[in-house]
Amino acid sequence: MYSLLKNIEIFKPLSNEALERLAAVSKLVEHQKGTILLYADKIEPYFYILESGIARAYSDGENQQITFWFGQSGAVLFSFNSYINNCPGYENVELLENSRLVQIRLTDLFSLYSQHLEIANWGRKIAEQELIATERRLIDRAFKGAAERYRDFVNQSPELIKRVALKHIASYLGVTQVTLSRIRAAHK
Amino acid sequence: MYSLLKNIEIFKPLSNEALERLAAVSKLVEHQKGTILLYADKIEPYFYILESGIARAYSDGENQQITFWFGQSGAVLFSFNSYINNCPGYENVELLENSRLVQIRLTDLFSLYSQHLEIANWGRKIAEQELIATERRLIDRAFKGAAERYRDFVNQSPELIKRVALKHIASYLGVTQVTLSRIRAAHK
DNA sequence: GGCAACATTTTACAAATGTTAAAAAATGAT
DNA sequence: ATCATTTTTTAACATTTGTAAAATGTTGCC
Repeated sequence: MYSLLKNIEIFKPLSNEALERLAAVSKLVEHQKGTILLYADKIEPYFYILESGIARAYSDGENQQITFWFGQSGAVLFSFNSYINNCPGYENVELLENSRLVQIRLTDLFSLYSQHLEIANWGRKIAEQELIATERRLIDRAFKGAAERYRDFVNQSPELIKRVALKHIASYLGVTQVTLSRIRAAHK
Repeated sequence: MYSLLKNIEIFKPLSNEALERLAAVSKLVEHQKGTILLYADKIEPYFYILESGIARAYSDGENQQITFWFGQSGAVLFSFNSYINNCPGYENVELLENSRLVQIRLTDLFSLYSQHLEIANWGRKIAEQELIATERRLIDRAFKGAAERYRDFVNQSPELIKRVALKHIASYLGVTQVTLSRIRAAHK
């Protein structure tokens, strides 16, 4: 387990000692494409790091699903409300490809946070990086039109464009699939 | 200083000992309405907690300012990119009223993070709470129309509606001021 | 291959929001 | 109180995006 974690980007800042502590509570799991890994309205007990594969987080609306997050290899993957507030959340997480994930029980992770200074700061940085990425998206929505957001997405996530259904990308970008289709047609 | 911090919500989870460590590097400052407390494109060396007053964070666009955050008494206030990445950021923070703030030098705060387990976890929770609030807003943009977002804002932040210019609230809600005006007219 | 299921694009029309400009209202300074 | 400045509202029109439904394209399975 230790040698697996060592090769995942997010664990690289950690000392060997901290990494061993995390490895001791980590487990490698595999799931198939289509698996719902986390359910909205449930308190989810696990924290995951995506080792290979692609995932999306989405919420169910009245007559639509909104995808608001994609994760690729190296991404951390958890139910925000379970992790942060120990409450059921609003997001489902679905694997879009067969995936391998590092699984850590939240209670184990929290226990390490409360014992281990370096791991606590590592957890702080995880939240901070997610925060800055989310804020960035909120601001982009204000300053950029849908066409520019699409172009940015293509440039920044070329893998996702190839491997993820456009209907998911449309809602991620904050437009309907029809609008995304129009944007793509205009760009040919 | 210690006795001031004790009465601010965000410090309440902390032990007396941790609070003293923070108090030792905290300073109370006052600034007038209109002060730009943090500038985009500068690495800002301070972290603030708003003791009294109101602040907004905004970015400058081509022919508009977009407000994307409001803080009231008890809010933490820092330049995301300075705090998280030690880089210049994209947000200006302006005080909308005369305000009193607790000021902590980032280097002091980071030093405490790297020494003090409880404070490191306190800092983790600050980032996590900001994260969940930001994600919530992104999702609300997808599921709720502008009129509903306005109604929610009125309910959740009655103080801000009274004390903040509508042009700032309009961009916070993701609409133009004209649209906000129409929404308000329809609600009479 | 051919069918079924699902994804994407296209079309026509409707609704929401943006833009610009001007009028009205509110605010602040003297 | 009055004037200048700023904020908010209103109006007319343009644009963008959404909705619904049909057409086309793609994928996987028997």
